[in-house]
Amino acid sequence: MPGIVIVEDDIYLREELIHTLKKAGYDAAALTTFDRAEEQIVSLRPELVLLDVNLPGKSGYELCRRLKMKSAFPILILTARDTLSDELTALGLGADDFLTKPCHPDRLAARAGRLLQTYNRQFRALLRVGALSLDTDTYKLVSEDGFLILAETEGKIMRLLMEQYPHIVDKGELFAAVWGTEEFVDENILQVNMSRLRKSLAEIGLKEIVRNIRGKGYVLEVDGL
Amino acid sequence: MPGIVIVEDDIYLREELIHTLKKAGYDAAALTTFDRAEEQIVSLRPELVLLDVNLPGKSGYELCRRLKMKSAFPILILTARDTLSDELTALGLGADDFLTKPCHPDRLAARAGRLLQTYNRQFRALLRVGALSLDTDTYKLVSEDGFLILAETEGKIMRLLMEQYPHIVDKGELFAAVWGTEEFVDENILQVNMSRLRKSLAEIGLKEIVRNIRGKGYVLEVDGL
DNA sequence: ACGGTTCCTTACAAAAGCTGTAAGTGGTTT
DNA sequence: AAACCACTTACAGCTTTTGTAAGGAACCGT
Repeated sequence: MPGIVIVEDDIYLREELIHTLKKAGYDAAALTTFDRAEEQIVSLRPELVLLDVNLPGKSGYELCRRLKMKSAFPILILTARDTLSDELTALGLGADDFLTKPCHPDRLAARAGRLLQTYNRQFRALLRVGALSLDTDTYKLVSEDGFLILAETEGKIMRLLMEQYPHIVDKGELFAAVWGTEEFVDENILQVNMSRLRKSLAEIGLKEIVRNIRGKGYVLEVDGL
Repeated sequence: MPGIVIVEDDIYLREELIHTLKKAGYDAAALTTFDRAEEQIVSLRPELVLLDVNLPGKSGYELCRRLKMKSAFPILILTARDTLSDELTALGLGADDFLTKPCHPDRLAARAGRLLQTYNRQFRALLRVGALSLDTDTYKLVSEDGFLILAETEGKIMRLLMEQYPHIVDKGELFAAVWGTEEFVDENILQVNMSRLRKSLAEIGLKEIVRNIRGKGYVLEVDGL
């Protein structure tokens, strides 16, 4: 767990940011390559991402949007341009805060500290996909128009579906994650719980978001990608 | 439910803010007097508070701090002075964002929209006292070092204790809120559940935070005020 | 179109968790 | 010392959740 993950291409600024944050008592590390940045970041399971949007190659905005899609950790945007439109774009993409560089070390530490505090208090257990969020401790599922508390088995299934989104979840994976690593001889129990999950989801208007892939497994289908 | 509650003493700016926010599709209303502002705001149960820190009389910072103590709604600070120290003070007080006036209507609407979205998605059911937070849907209690999912009865009691903090909760109130408006003939059931709640709280290191007031009721005691 | 396979749904009973009752102990007040 | 109030533990009924069983529907190849 690296705590804060920094995504910044300027080597000098990168080191300066690490230094500032470590001095403030946080555990910070930076990405050194930017291909497959999304996968790198997600696999590090950070508590906060510090993202420079002016990366070489493709836009940092797109990366921000994609990260926010499936993850709950906060993102603090770094930008060189102090313009209104930039700020609006950043907030519109789901960024939690933004700073213009160069920035005062105290300011950076204060912003980072605030985001970390909020995250660690409430979002650690939160899994997000599009407009849905699932608390993996209580299995409380919140959508745009309502919420629902799932039973444990249904919750575990929903968790897998959201974690793997937008990929298909193999039936074997489901058996492994929900019932332990047993062989999945009894297909029925999975079907029964899928049925229950779908019925639960329908209660808050989420119809047809769990699709079966014949012979393979199940996928989550959310229109807002 | 007024949605956004505005706390601003300048009448013209106040009207302008209301107009801007209503135009952006939000339901906004402003306080007209500022004595007992804290009680006024809490009783309105807003989804967002827009707070000018340069109020007549006592400081808006203190009001912000007090509101954040017991409430979950987000606070957006308005300030005339665009200085670093002000910003740091605001964030240190638990404000969720801040703006310097005069501000661009689009910018205001964007910030307000972001805070409202977050709040409505996750914080609506959240009750906070000091370092504790309770999800009133799932009765998940989060403290600095751990969490706990309370059973329904224990959760209802905890909710009352947190809502009334730092005041004593009368035994009668507890009976009314937890078991309906019955007479509280059977003191024992309350004691049993208090005992259970205390045992649960001890699991995450929260010992001796529920104190009995002989003959009256119970109070929550959190050291961090 | 037919048969086999895969998936869906409903009903039922065992298991687990939650809740109130009962009863006994310990501490406080007068 | 007696009365009162608070705390704790054990137990049994109730509710919720879970897996089993079985019948029906949809899909796919021949």
